[in-house]
This record gives sequence, structure tokens and C-alpha cells, in this order.
Amino acid sequence: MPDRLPEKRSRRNAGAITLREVAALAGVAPITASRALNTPDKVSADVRTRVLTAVQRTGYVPNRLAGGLASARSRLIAAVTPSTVMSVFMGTIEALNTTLFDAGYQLLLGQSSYSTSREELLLEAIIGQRPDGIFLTGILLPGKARSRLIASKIPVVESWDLTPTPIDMLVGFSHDAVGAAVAGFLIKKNHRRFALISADDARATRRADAFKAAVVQAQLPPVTQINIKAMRTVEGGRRALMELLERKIKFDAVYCSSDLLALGVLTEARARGISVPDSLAIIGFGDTTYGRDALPALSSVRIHSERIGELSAQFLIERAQGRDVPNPIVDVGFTIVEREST
Amino acid sequence: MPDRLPEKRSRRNAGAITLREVAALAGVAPITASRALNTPDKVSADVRTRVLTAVQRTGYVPNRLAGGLASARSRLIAAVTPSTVMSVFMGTIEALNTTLFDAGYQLLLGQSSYSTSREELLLEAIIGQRPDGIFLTGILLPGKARSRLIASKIPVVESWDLTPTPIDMLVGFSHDAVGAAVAGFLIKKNHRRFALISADDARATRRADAFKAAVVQAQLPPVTQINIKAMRTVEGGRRALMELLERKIKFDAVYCSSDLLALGVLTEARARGISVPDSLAIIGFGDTTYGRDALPALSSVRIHSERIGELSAQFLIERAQGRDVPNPIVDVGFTIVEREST
DNA sequence: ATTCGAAATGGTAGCGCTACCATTATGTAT
DNA sequence: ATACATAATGGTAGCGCTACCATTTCGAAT
Repeated sequence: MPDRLPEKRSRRNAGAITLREVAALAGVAPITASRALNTPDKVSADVRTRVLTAVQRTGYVPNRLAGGLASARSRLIAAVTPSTVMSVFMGTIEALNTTLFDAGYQLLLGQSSYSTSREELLLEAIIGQRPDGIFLTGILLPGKARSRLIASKIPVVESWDLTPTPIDMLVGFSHDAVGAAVAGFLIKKNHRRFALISADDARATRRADAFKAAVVQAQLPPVTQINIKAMRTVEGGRRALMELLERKIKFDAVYCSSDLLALGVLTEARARGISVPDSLAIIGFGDTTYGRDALPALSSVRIHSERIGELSAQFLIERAQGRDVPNPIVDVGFTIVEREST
Repeated sequence: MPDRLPEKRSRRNAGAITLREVAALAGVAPITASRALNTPDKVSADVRTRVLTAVQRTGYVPNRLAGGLASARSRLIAAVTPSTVMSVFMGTIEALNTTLFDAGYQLLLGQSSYSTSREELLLEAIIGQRPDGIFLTGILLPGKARSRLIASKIPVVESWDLTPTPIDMLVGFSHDAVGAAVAGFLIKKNHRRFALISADDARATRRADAFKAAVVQAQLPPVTQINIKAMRTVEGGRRALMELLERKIKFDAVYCSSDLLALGVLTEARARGISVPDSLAIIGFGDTTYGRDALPALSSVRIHSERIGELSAQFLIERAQGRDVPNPIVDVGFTIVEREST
């Protein structure tokens, strides 16, 4: 029976078992118990089992706040996303989280709510938690938040976009290329008069602009554009098509900045007896399950969403563990998936 | 000019500014600087501005690991959800996160991936971060994870379900009541022969069982049930309807355990020229945007998803700050939303 | 037997912050 | 003037862990 430890536990302690108690029970010094748990091969088999037994018996769960403070490694990775509901980013976040968890990291999730001021506050709060890495959906424009992040020296992955001047690492694809590719795809399918329904966020706008530029380049009539505030609803797409029709403009293909909007257009077209794709071709963005199995099945742009999350996680883990990432800027590309709607 | 601090910064320090440096710059003791930031009204106006100026100048961001260790308050709240992609829980998580952030808490997000063993690992990892509260989607069945959680004494909110014996707090609704209510609703609309398409998760199964029980109670013919593994796809719904039709069973209404499945049924019905709701009524669960604006618009069960998140956040904040929550078990109910598909 | 190096263990001193308990100014009643 | 509360500040001692630097043990090489 090991000696009893003094019972002088202060009121600050919530009553949790500490490593010290585990060590005492195993009959070793705290530092040895620490090694038995963190670097088991630096410890004899005998000590290892004794410590593990003591852990089992006591139900000890290491305090990562203390460990993180001592080692300057919190085992936390933060991710910032504008929103979580119906968000195209969640595939990435899920893959990120899974990969991180398997490597022993926890995910700290922040929502910027599409607001720059909120994003600044959020990043400050995040830096306060001293994460070992930060994942951003999108790229961070120059400003207070960006400077702060750089000053913090925390490894950063920006994503879902491309820039020659990332803060640190980058896993994404080119929205310009998407816009141009979609235009090229529709033109090749002999469409000539285009409408464009776009959410008013920065990346969707870049895709839209590239789309329009490609159409101009092909010397086709100018694109009619509708911007949508309620970007993550089907209703927005339905209303946008209504508006387009009211304007009495001719168009034979619509490119939508999200599958949700495209689904709305598809629905409204059916409500009005417009046949898709014969009278109107529709293509979305994101390649979601509700687009894929719609009737007619929606053509879309597939983003390698999970790949972005997984790769970003790997990069952050590498850097968190002090290793170098040889090629920290990756273009994962995209694929135009042709289905029945075009 | 304040005295220079010794430059003996060890390699463990990442180079971040510490409170000590801020205090020196402001010409006060570290503990006073701490108060100026955490309890500003316990400090003179003069000191307050001097410290704040020093913070601005240095770009100081408090180290929450250290603060958390010292005060036993990490300002972290953990949330556990089975999945994040296309998940019905994300409205709750978003509301939870927003409310928490505004109160100065960060969200730690864990995915249990519908696996009990993973959930156990996850909860252990979470407890290690010493969060001030834990939010669970669903209720935690008795087992190792549950015992651990109770032993940790961390405030817990279980959600999206009801039980007389929660671990601690609870914000949810009754799945039995949902199943019965949907059956009652369809029966009142003069449907008599029911099919049921259900994901094979525990809560969906409880809704399904209650639905069947209510149908039996009304002395109507037994319900034909199809269970779906690919629960979060439209395709699952399409295939399920095909299967039902192949079985040559008669039915005039289908209840689906999610809107995504219901959308699949709606789509497949249209593909086969089955008129909805005349020949077949369809009702889903979750009241999503793609159901709401489908054609015909999908009837569904609306869950007060954001309310669950917001209320849970409030409960956890109260408890994290040492206050009591008078009524910690709340049934937020649900609403059957009748649209065109029934 | 001696030397040496590697393997295993331990001691000490923080990590950066805050709880707790002084101590010192400042005001207020007597 | 004195006593005494109150506000404002500071000193000290950890929180629970790990980096860093001993020290001890033990087998292999000489």
C-alpha cells in the first residue's frame, strides 16, 4: 500500500485525480508516470503496466491545460467557418476533425458568421486558447486579424481558395478556374445565352466574374446576373428564376453559385412547365446529395471537400509536431459533374 | 521607461507576450494587470487605462491554458454530435456556438461518428481538456462513458431527446410523441395504409415504433417498414420507395425519418408518375429548406433546433459560472408543419 | 576487474496565470 | 484625533503538468 498523500487539496481543485496520485499508487515519481503515458517506450515494461493499472483504478484523465502549459502544446486545433447549417464546408470540417482526432487532437470550432469584426474577435479568442494549429475556410484578407495570426506564429492552413500569398499553408482550388470551366462546359454544350444566380459572398462572386469574363471572351451575349442574399435556401433559387423570367430576357442556361439555389431553379422551372434541360440547362456548385438525386439530376461542380479537410489536418499535425511541410500550397482542383440538367 | 525584464525566456516559450510584461509596461504588479482585464471595476480608472494601453501596444493575448489551470475555468464548452455533414443537429450547434461565444466561451466539437467506442474515446479526450460544460446531442446510455462523465462533475446538457433520468440537464423533446403525433395527423387526414421509411439510428427507431403503435391502436392495418442504412441521402428515399412498390403492398401515406429521405420518396414518386398527395401522402422530419420549397412542398415535423442550442448554452453558462439552473429539464416540443405533400 | 555508454528513473524548476491573504491608501463616522 | 470600514494594490503560492538536467543501474566491451 503506498503512502497516503496529504489531504490538503485546495478548493481550486475540482477533485479530479492528478498524475501525482497515479504515480504514488504506482510507486514511481510523477515524471516517470508522465513518461509511462506519453513516451511509453522510454520506460520499463514493469513500470508501464503499474502506471497503466493505477490509471485504470483511479480513472485518471490527464489535465491537458496543465500539460499544454508545461509543454506549449495544447493538442487543440482551431477551425474557423462562416456557418455550420447547410454549409458547403461541413464535409471539410468533418474530415478535418476525424483526421485530427485520430492523431490525438481536438477541434475548436469558431463561427465568423460572415462578419469581419466577429472574425477578428474570434481569432483573438482562438489565439488565447493557444491551439497548435488553425484552419481557415477561405483566405484571410490583410487586416488586424491577419497580422495577429502571423504574429502568433501558430501554423495556419487557409483553404477553399487559392492565393499566391497565403499566411502560411494553403489547400484549395481556384474559383476563377471554376467560373471559367463552367462557362466553357456550357458553351461546349451549345448554350449561348446565360443567366447567373449568385450568392453575394466573395468567393461566389469571383466564380461569377470569371464565368462572365469567359462568356465575353467567347463573344457571346452578356450574362444576366441575379444576386441573392438568402444564399442558403432553395427559395432563393425559385425567386431568382421568377425574377429572371419577369425581366423577359432570353437565356438557355443558368449557372447557380450553389446546389441549393440550383435546386430552387429546377423546382421553379418545373412549376412553370419549363423543361430541363431542353429549354433550360441548370448547373450548380457543391455536388450535394439533394442535387445528385434530384429529377432531373443536377449537374454540378464537385469540390474535393473531404480531401481538403484531410490534407489540411495532415499539414497541421506535421507542423504541430515540429516537422516541415515540403509543399504547403496545394491546388486540389475540382470536377464538373455532368448529369441530366445540362 | 519601465525596467527591462530579464531576457531568460526559455525555449518552451513560443515568444508570446505575457501578462508579466504587460504589467511591467503599465507599471503595476501582474496580479493588478490581471484584475484590470478580468474584473475591471475592482481597479482604479487610471490603472485600467494604463493596462489596456499596454495590452494594445504589445498585442497581448491572455494564455487561457494558464488562466484555466490557475482558476479551474477553461472557458471551453464541448459539444458531441454524431456527424456534421447534412446533419439535422447543425442548427442546434450553430445556435449553441453563437450564444457561447457571446458569453466568452469557445466550442470544442467532437464527432462520435455513430460509434459507441469512439464516443468513449472522445469523451475521455474531452474531459482531458477540462471544459466548463459538455453538450451532448442525444442522451448517453449507461456505460463507461456515462460513468466517467458523472465522475468528472462537469455540467452536462443532454438534448434532442427526453428521459426521466438525465445525467444532469436536458433540453429536448419526445420521439415517442413525434411518432404518435405524425400517425394521428395522417389518420385524421383519412389515410389508412401506412408505410414507414426509417434510418436505423436509435431515435428514428423510437419515432417509428411509436408511429406503428399508434396505427395499431387505431385498429388500422399494420405498417410496412423499410430501414435505411444510407440515412443521409436522397437516394436512400428513392430506393426505399422502389422497394415498397416492388413488394406490391398497398399504402397511401409514407412517413420518413428525415426530410432527405422524404425528398427521395417525393422524387421517385414523380419519376413514376405517382401523384402526391392524391395517390400518396408524404411527410418527413426536420423541416429543412429543401423540403419546404420542394414541389409539392413537403409536410414535415419541425424541431425547435436553434432553441435547443440556445437554451442549452444558457444552462451551461449558468452552471459554469457557479449559478444554479432552476428547471434543468425542458421539453421544447415540436410542430407538425402541414404543406402540400399530405 | 574496469570502463563506458545506454537505459531507466528521479529532482527541480518552471509554464503563465489567478486564489488567497496581506498591506497600504482613502474616506467616514465618532 | 481616533477607530474602523472600504477601496486599491501587491506578494506569495500554487494549479498539474513536462523540459531539462542529474543520478543510478546494468550489461557489454575491453
